[in-house]
Amino acid sequence: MVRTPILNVATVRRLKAFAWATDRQVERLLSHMRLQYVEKRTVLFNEGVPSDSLYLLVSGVAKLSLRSPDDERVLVSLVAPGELFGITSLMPGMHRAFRSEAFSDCWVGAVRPEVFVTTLLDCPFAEFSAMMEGTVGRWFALLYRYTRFQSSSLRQKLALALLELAQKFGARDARGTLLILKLTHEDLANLVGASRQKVTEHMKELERQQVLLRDRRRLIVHPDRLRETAGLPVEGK
Amino acid sequence: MVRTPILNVATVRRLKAFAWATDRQVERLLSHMRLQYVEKRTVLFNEGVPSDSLYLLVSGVAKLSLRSPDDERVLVSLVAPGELFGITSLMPGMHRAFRSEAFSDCWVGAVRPEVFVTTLLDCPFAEFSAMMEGTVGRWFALLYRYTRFQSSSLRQKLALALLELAQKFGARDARGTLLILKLTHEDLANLVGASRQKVTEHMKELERQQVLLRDRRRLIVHPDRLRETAGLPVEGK
DNA sequence: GCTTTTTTGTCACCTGGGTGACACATAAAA
DNA sequence: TTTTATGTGTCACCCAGGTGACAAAAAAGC
Repeated sequence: MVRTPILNVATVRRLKAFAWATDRQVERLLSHMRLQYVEKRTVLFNEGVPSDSLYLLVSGVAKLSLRSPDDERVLVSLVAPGELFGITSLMPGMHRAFRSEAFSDCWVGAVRPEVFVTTLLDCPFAEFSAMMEGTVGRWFALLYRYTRFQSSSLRQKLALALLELAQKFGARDARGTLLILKLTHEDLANLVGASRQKVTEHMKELERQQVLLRDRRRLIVHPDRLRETAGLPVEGK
Repeated sequence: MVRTPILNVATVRRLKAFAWATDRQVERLLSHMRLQYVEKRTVLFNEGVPSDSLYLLVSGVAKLSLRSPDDERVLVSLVAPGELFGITSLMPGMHRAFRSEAFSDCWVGAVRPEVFVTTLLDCPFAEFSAMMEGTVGRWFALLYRYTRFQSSSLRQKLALALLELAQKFGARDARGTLLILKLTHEDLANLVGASRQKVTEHMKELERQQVLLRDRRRLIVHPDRLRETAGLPVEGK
């Protein structure tokens, strides 16, 4: 039999959560929080699903993980009591980037992100989340790429890096997406953490496979094929 | 001779920056923005310095990089026109995590983060930044670890991961910092993206070097020595 | 144009870490 | 206690990617 923990202001203070908020705010927030018990190994949310709740870990340990191209689980992070997680819900229309599951038996509190923001900050949720997207969205994209890197071969890393570049610096072109910057193989090597020589080899190979082509010192890439070589799900039905 | 670009609402819209803000807000923000020309290879800010400005890249390409343990430069990301960067300034008392320098000749606009927040969101900066720290601070810590991973050996990655765990799950102990979770070598392997066997080998070696010790299935680590093996600057004068 | 510098392409060789296999230790279950 | 499952320690072997070296090709200067 599991004893339900008491979740009041004192508990929150002890957990060192919301340290910046006043007692009144915390109280209001708690009144909107659903406390739930999550048994070890239970999945709280999966990557890819819409993110509509924000969670506070009250006790136990939660984990965030990611499925790699070769179907292994990458452990991204372990969540400690007092931490907020499921933060993608603070950005508009965002889907979960990681799977979250209980690493040990846990108690978690869930709130709707709108309630969280309006209670603790008194500013409209829509504005706040647009702001988040415009500012920390880039960090998030980086984190996403780097977590993917973890379990990728050099070829896949290159594809991931080129995809990111295509999004940022790409211009539509008859032959694909033209990258409007002059990048040396050394730059790419620094970006993916590899040696210049191997990058040269793989770039040649990618050219051979028609994943990309070169016009002088400009690259023209084919995003779909890049997604494929990166081991990402290819968009388009 | 370089022509100074005109920075008005229309330009900002074309750059697709601050898409969520009203014209009035953008105008006010621009009136507080200092536009500056940054020549290729010039450093805008260095890692470790206090972060007191937020930047908008108006034209050119900027880069964010990091110095690795073995003194190489890891290219973390390239910044495209219209992007905000130097976002650590939105969190209280935070220092720059990356170095930023001009990848090509650039025009950048700088604002004080307080002005940015109060103009676009009308909520006190102190509250906003505390909120950021409490929510996306964890992403940032993750990004930091993963960028470090890029150029690290397995031993160093393990040390980095254990440091993070010590911060989150560590309890002061006579012999060091006790991690209050039961972690298998397999868990650690998933965390650093390595095979279980090699993790076992390196953990044994770290034990031999007195960087950590084990009591049953609990770990007791020595943070300073971990920092050292991770190739991080060791705190303390 | 010519010269110098920067990039690219391709070697041969070395090494860190992955893989599979199996014995041993420890913990959980019965 | 005995049994069963789950971790740990240690091999031998293989491979992706690092390193150094050098020639050919492009750019950049002049």
